[in-house]
Amino acid sequence: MKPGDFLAPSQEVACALIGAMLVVDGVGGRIVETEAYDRLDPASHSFSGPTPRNQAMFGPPGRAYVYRSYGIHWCLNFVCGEEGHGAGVLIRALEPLQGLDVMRERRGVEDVRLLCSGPGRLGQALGITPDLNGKRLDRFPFQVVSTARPGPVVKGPRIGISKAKEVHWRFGLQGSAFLSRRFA
DNA sequence: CGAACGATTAGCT
DNA sequence: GCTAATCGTTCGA
Repeated sequence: MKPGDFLAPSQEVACALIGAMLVVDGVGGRIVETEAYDRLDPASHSFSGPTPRNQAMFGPPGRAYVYRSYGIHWCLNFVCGEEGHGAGVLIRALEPLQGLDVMRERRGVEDVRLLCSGPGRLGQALGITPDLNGKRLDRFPFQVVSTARPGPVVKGPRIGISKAKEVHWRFGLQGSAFLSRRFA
């Protein structure tokens, strides 16, 4: 995908990304779960304006925003919308297709369903680190390739947030065995 | 400067 | 289902 493909509002990009291929340095698979966030969204890191942590969200679209979650996990987002709008898409789960051995080694588990089913697990399996923050998604080590969607998209409330629970900006590939959680 | 709180996960009941 | 782990970021005094 090209940077211009990320110009749309985050909820549109989040939906469009379901089924796309995401590979980081040869390791990755098919995206099966995403969540959208934007500047006017109380649950978003960008809600209170630019800070040292979230500056990548206010930069050019088509780049990575990497943040530390609960002091433990590294999570990957795609910056969306027009530059400065503070919108992004959290990549929550994917179906592992490339580099399975590397993923198993990084994760320390064998079960393919536990490799990338959740934003923290996905970050660990793909080797996401803070030096990728702000990096272009159309350059090494990233590969993001849009493909024909293998099935219908379902949506529902986002996970793990306390605000704006009524906003249904979580998207998933219906019936996928690699979702972090079932959709209601 | 102190305190509260996570866009989570793993492990135990 | 419930909770501990774990620490950087953010906000209030």
